[in-house]
Amino acid sequence: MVRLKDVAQAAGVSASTVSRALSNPELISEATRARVLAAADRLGYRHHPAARALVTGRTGLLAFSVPTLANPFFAPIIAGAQEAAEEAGYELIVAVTDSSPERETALFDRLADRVDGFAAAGPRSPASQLARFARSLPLVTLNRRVRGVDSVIIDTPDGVGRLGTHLAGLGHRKIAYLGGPTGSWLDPRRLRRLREAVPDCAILPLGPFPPEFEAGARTVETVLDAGCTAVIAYNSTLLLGLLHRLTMLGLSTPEDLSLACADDLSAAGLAMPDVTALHVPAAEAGRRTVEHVLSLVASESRSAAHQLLPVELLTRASTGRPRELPMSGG
Amino acid sequence: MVRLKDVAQAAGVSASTVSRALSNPELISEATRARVLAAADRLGYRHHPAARALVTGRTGLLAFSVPTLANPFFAPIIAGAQEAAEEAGYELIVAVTDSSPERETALFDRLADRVDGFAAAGPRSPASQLARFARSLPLVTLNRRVRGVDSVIIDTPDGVGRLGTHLAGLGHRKIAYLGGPTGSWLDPRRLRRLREAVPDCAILPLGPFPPEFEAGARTVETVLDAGCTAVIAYNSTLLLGLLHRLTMLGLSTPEDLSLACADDLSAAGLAMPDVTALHVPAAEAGRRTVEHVLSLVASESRSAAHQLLPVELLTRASTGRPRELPMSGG
DNA sequence: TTGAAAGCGCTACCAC
DNA sequence: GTGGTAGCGCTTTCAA
Repeated sequence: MVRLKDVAQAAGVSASTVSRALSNPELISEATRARVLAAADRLGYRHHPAARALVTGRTGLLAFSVPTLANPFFAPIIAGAQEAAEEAGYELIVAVTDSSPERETALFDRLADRVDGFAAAGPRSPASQLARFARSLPLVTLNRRVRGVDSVIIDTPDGVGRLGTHLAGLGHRKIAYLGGPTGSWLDPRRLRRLREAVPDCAILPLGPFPPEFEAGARTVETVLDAGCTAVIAYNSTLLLGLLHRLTMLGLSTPEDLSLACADDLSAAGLAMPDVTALHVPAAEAGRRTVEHVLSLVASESRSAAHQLLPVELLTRASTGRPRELPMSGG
Repeated sequence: MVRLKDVAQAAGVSASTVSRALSNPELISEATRARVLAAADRLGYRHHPAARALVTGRTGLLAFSVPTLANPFFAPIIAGAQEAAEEAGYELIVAVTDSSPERETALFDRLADRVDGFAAAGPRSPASQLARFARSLPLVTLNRRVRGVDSVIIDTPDGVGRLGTHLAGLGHRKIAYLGGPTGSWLDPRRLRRLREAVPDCAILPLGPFPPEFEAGARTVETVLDAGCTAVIAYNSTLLLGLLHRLTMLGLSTPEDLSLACADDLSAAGLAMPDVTALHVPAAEAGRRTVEHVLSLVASESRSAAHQLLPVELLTRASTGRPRELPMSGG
C-alpha cells in the first residue's frame, strides 16, 4: 500500500505538504503541487478512507433509503442520486426498508454514524421520528414533507389536478381514482388536488392498492359498474393491469374508458406511447435530493428548505371524449 | 460521543479490556465482561467504524453492482443480499453500472479500497478484468461464470430447456425465443439449452431486445408470420408487451399462441397467475452471493467455487396444445 | 485475565 | 509556503 509518506519521500517534501497538495491545493505553491501530484500519480497513491474519516469525521458515504425496489419508479431516482453522489466524490449506500417504519428506524440507527448524510425516499416513519433524526444528521426526505426536515417533492398532486382538468375538459363527469399503497404520503394529497381541480366532477376513490398488475386488473368491473368514464391510476403497474383486463374484455381505450396514469411508465421499460400520463422527473429528483443532503453536510446549517419539482402532463391517445356525454345541468 | 475509554472509566477497567469484552469476549472473565457490557449499554456506546477500520483493515462494507434497477428482476436479489449482509453486520453499497463495462471497471476501482468484498450481478466486464479484480479483492459474480472467479448461477438455461420440453410435449414444433439484451451472458446459454432439449423443434431466435414492453409488443407479427405456435420470452417485461399486443389483435392464449417466460413476474408486482414461467429464486440468489463473498472475506481463500441454483417450472394456462398440429413425419 | 503502550494513515495546528 | 508533531478511536502486541 502506498501511503502519504511514500509520496512525500518520492517528491522530496513532507507528508503534510502532500496532504495539502491533495486536499487543499490553494495552500501550496504551484511548483511543489505539480511535483507532488506527479509523484502520487506515479506511485498510484489512493487515500485511505478510514484514516481520513477518523481525523476529519467525514466518511464520504451517503445513505439513500427507499421503501422498495420492486417498483421501478425508484430506479431512475437512485440512478440520479448515484450520479450526483459520484460527482461529489461520495458513495451511496442504498437501503430498502420494505415500507416498514420499524425497519426504517433501525436503518437510521445503524447507519447514523457510518454516513455523512441521509436521503429517504417516501419514508414511512412518524414525523416526530424523522424530525428528531434530522437534528442529529443531515437528512432530506423525498416525496414527503415533514416539519423541520428538508425535502424534495415531485409535484404529482398538481399533475393529478391537471389530469382531472384535462379529463373534465373532454367531458368526463365521473372519474375513478385508483389509490396507491397504504402509507403513501402523496396519495391523499393527489386525491385532494384532483377534487379541488374538478369540483363539478364526481370522483370515485378506490384503494388503497399495492402498486401491482393484478390489483389494477381487478378494478375494471368496479369502475365500469360505477359508471366512471375515466380512470386515473396511482402508478403504471396498476394501470397496466387495468388496461390488460380491459382489452381482454374486448373493450377499448379511450372509447369505453379513458385511462391516465400519475407516473411515467418509461422508467421500467414499460413505455407505452399511447397512454396519457404524468412525466415525472425522477432522475432529477434523486439528483436534487442528494445535492441537497450534500449542501447540508457542507454548511452544517439546518435550513428547512423545501423544493417542489414540477411534473409534465403528457396528453396522449388513451384519453378522449366519453362515449355518451352525461346530461349537463342547465 | 462515547468512546472506549469512557466505558472503561465507567466500568473501572482499562480500554483494552473493554475492547476485548466487545470484540473477543472469550478472552475475558465472565464477571468483568458483564460489567463492561452493562456500562457500554448504559452509556450507549457505539463502535467508531472508521477507527476500527483503520486498525483492522476491515470496513464492514460490501459492494453489490447491478446492470440496472429498471428491471425489477434485481429487486429481490438486492433485498436478499441486504438481508444477508445485515445479518453479518455488514452494510451494502449498491451500485448501478448501466450495463456499461467502463462504468463497471471504474466502479471496481473506486470501491476497491472502500469495501471488504464485491458482488457483481450480471457483470459486463471482460473476463480477464474480472479475474484480475478477483485477485485483489473477494469477488463473487452472479449469473456469470468466469474462470478464476467464484460465482452463483441461477440455472435458467436448464429451466428454458424444460420449458422447451414442456412445449414440445404439447405438440409445438416451431418455437420463437425472444432474446434478452446485448451482453447478457445467460442469454446464449438459454438458447443453446433450448435447442439441445428439443432437437426436433425449429427454434426461431429473435433479438437481442432490451427487456422492454414495446420490444415485446413489436414481435407479435413476426412470430405469427413465421408460423410459430409458441414463444419463450427472455423476461417478463417483453412477455407483457407481447401479451398485450396479442390481446389487442383479438387473439388469445394459448389458442393462438402459447406463451412462456424465463423469469418470474411476481417480483415487480406484475404477477399474472396464468402465465407459464420459470420461478427464479432471486432473493435466495442475492443472499447466497453475499454469503459467498463473506466466506471469502473470512477465509481469505480464493476457492473458485461455483454454485448453481435450480429454477422451478410453473406450468400454467398460457401454454397449451397448438391449434393445428403440424404434420408429424412418419 | 488484565493493563500499558504503540501505532494504523491521515489532517491540522503551530512554528518557522 | 512548508515541515514537525500531536492525536483522531481503536486493536493488539507485550508484560505483568
